[in-house]
Order: sequence, then structure tokens, then C-alpha cells
Amino acid sequence: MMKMMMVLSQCPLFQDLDAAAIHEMLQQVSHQVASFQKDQLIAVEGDPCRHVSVLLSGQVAVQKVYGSGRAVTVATFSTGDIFGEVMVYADHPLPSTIMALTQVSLLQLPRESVLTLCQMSPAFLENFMRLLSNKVWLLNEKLKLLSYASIRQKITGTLLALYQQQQSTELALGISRQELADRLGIPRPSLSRELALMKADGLIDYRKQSVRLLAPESLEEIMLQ
Amino acid sequence: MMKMMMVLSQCPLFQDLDAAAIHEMLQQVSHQVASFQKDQLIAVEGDPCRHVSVLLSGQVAVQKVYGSGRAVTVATFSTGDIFGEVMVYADHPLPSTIMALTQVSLLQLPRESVLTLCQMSPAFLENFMRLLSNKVWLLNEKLKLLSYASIRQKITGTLLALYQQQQSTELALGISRQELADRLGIPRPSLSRELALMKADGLIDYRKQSVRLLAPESLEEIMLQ
DNA sequence: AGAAGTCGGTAACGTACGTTACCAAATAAC
DNA sequence: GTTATTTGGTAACGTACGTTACCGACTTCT
Repeated sequence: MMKMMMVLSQCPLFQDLDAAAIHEMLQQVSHQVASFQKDQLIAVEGDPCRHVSVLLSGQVAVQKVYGSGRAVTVATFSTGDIFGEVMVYADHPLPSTIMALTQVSLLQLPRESVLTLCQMSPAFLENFMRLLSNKVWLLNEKLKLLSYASIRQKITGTLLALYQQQQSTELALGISRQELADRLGIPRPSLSRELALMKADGLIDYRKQSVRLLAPESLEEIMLQ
Repeated sequence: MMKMMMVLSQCPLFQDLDAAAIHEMLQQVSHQVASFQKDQLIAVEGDPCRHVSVLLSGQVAVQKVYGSGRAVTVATFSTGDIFGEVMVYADHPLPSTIMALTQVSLLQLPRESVLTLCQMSPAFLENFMRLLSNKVWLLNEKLKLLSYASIRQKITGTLLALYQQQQSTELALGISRQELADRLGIPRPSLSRELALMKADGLIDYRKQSVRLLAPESLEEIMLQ
């Protein structure tokens, strides 16, 4: 029990609420702490999502299970993580299966309880909103990067974002080539090659972790193609 | 005024609420109906997002404005559409600029008013949640498609989804090649070519808008690579 | 100082895929 | 019927990019 409050007060759903407040709120709505054995199914693809879950202990995997029974892990969650918060209010069934990777303990808040909590506590409401909104934002960012047509566009897009942010043509990257390549979803040699080509084209210059924009106008042009 | 209630009762934020209820709810929270001239800025990139807006009439554009002043339209909204519902609770400034494309009339609900409305009306709360959740779901779907490595994976992914859905190896597509290609984000000839190759490889057979899966096992294999 | 590990640049090679173009089949229009 | 129009297949071509491999520059350890 003490353990549970520790986890909850750390998790974004209950931030800015103290243990006493959380305890009291929970007492007023139906909820359950459920345990699952290793390899036990927590929720199955295609089912409707019935509750928001907070992982109190253990690890779970989000899996795509194919007809043949083969399963591919799409994501994993561990203590303090929340799941189901999106699908519980979306008009769609679960797109994947949730399985316990270890012995697992979950706080399960039924769909209706979450609504009640939102009505009860402005702080909880705001936390939930922020959770969803930030998720949308993050997905949008990823999507933007993926939808650039070429590697040059990906690079240019991020350079121009930094340009706007740092208000200078002398940009500090602050990350290694490998990290940058990972963010853009491309292999490192491809990144290096394109940087070299852009340098040859007179668009940029660089050494180590700093990049100088030589022709911001032309860079913007690239984003339009 | 009558006009405004017409629009609101149609929009997903106020669905399942009748005009009288909406009217009463709005009277209890601060809100404003704002007008903008054609080409006037409604909100500027980098600013914090202060309200959720419902477009009562006219059209607005979401634009990315570059340093040189050149603007690229990312999306447009028209009567009945909602915007700002994500950024108003996300921990980030506006990623783009909003501009009036025509004479525009907006219902602007300040951040706090929306919270109050959620507390007041369970139906409104649920509508808002559904709005955000469905957006996350949609983005996830797009992201899934985009993140497949090859065209063959994109095709296979959607075929297997249909397989699971229709529970038969004889799939009805229900859309034209062009539409399918658009959804996958690839040119139509590329789709045709890959379908032909997959047929040659003995994976599928097809004619017109129906596809038969000849080797579901092998198709699953493709998704793992 | 030498060994070992990390980090970035570069080259060679093959291929998946975008692009363009043209053609056949099916459907709609007259 | 004969044209248009849409819809889908196919071929030829160039290239952007993934893959692999190797090498030099820098750090860190002993």
C-alpha cells in the first residue's frame, strides 16, 4: 500500500497531488489492484479497452500476435508507466495484445472512474489532458520527421528548426552524429554523406558538433520541394 | 447566434448536447466570439496556445513561416472544425502560425473555460477526451504505415490487417489502386510493380479489387524483417 | 607510450523505388 | 455503335540511399 502511493505520486497522472489526496480520491471511485503471472495475458487485441492502468510493479509488453501465433513486441512498460489511457476513450478496439513479462501488479481504473476523477479533481483533469496532449504532440513530431521525402529534407528540417530556436546561423547540435542519425531514422554513414554533399553544394559548413548555415534561403527552398 | 448554435451542435465537442444545454453551459464560462479579416493572423508560431477554437464561419490556414517570410500551408480548416484543442494543454508553444484565409468568425474558449466545462458536463468531458484520443489513434495508424521499411512491408501489413479483420484468405479491398497507393504514401506504379512481384513470388494472387493470400505464413515472415 | 575503445569521414556496391511514359481493359458518355 | 474517361499493368531509366567495410582522429586506461 505504501509502495503503491509512492509509485502513484511519481506518475504523471497524479502529479501535483499528495499521497493523502490520492488516497482519498481513489476511495471514492471503483478501482482494483490486479496481479498477473509472468506470461499471462492482461488484455487481448480486438477487445475493447476497459480501463486505464498504472504499472505498480513488474514489466509488461505490448505485442502484435500473428495468426500463426508468432508475437512481435512493439513496446514494453515498467513500474510507473501508464497504459490504456488513449484507447479507453478512442472509438476503436485494442490494436495490440498486452502481456505480463514478469509478475505484475496493476492499478486498474475503469473508464467511468477516470471520468469521475476528472470531475472531482481539477488537477487530475489537467494531468490527464496534458498526458494525452503531449502524446499527440510527440507523435506529430515523429510524423513530421518521417514524412520528409529525402535525407536532405530531414537534415534541413532539423537545422532550420534549430536556426529558429537559436536565432543564429552558427548552430550548436549538442548531440553526436549517431544520435542525430537515430533521431532522423537513417544510418550514420548516410547522414555523413549527405552532410558532405550539402557542404559541397555550399549550403552549410561544419566541424564537430557545430554547423554553420551558409545559405538559409536555399535551405528553405529545399523544404518546399 | 442561431447560426452559432447550429454549428456547435454539429461539432464533435458538443455532440449529444442540445442547443439549450450548450447555450446554458457557455453562459457560465468566459468565452468570446472573435472576428478576423482575410489574411489576418489569428495566432503566431512560438506563442503559447491560449484557447480552443471552433470555426463558426470562414476558413483558416495552418502555416509554417520561414525566416525569409515565405509561408507553406500545412493544413486548412473550415466551418465546424476545431483547432487548438491539442496545443492548449501540451507543454509546448504553437508549432505553426494560424491565419485567416477569408473573413472568419471563431468561438474562442480559454484554457480555463474548457476545464470548467469538463467539470460541469460529463458529456462535454467525454467528448473532449474522445477528440484527443481519436487523434492519437489516427496518428498512430499513420505512423505505423510510414515506419514500414519497404513497400512490400507496407502492402503486407495492410493485407494482414484485412486478413485478421475479414477472417478469410480471400480479401475484398474495396478501394482502387490509386486510393490504396495514396494511403500507403507511394506512387501507384510502385504499388502495381510490387504486387506483381509478390504474385511472382507465390505470396498472393489478385484480380481487380480482390486479393487472395497464398502464403499467410510467409507474409508474416516479411513483417519481421 | 602503447593498447583499446569511441566517433566521424569516406568509398564501393547493389538495389529498391520514384519518375515518366505508353498501352490495354473497363466503364461511362454521346 | 463510337468516342471519351477512368483504372490498372508494365517497361525503361536514373538515383537516392542502405549496407559493409576500412581508416584516421581523439579519448581513456594501464
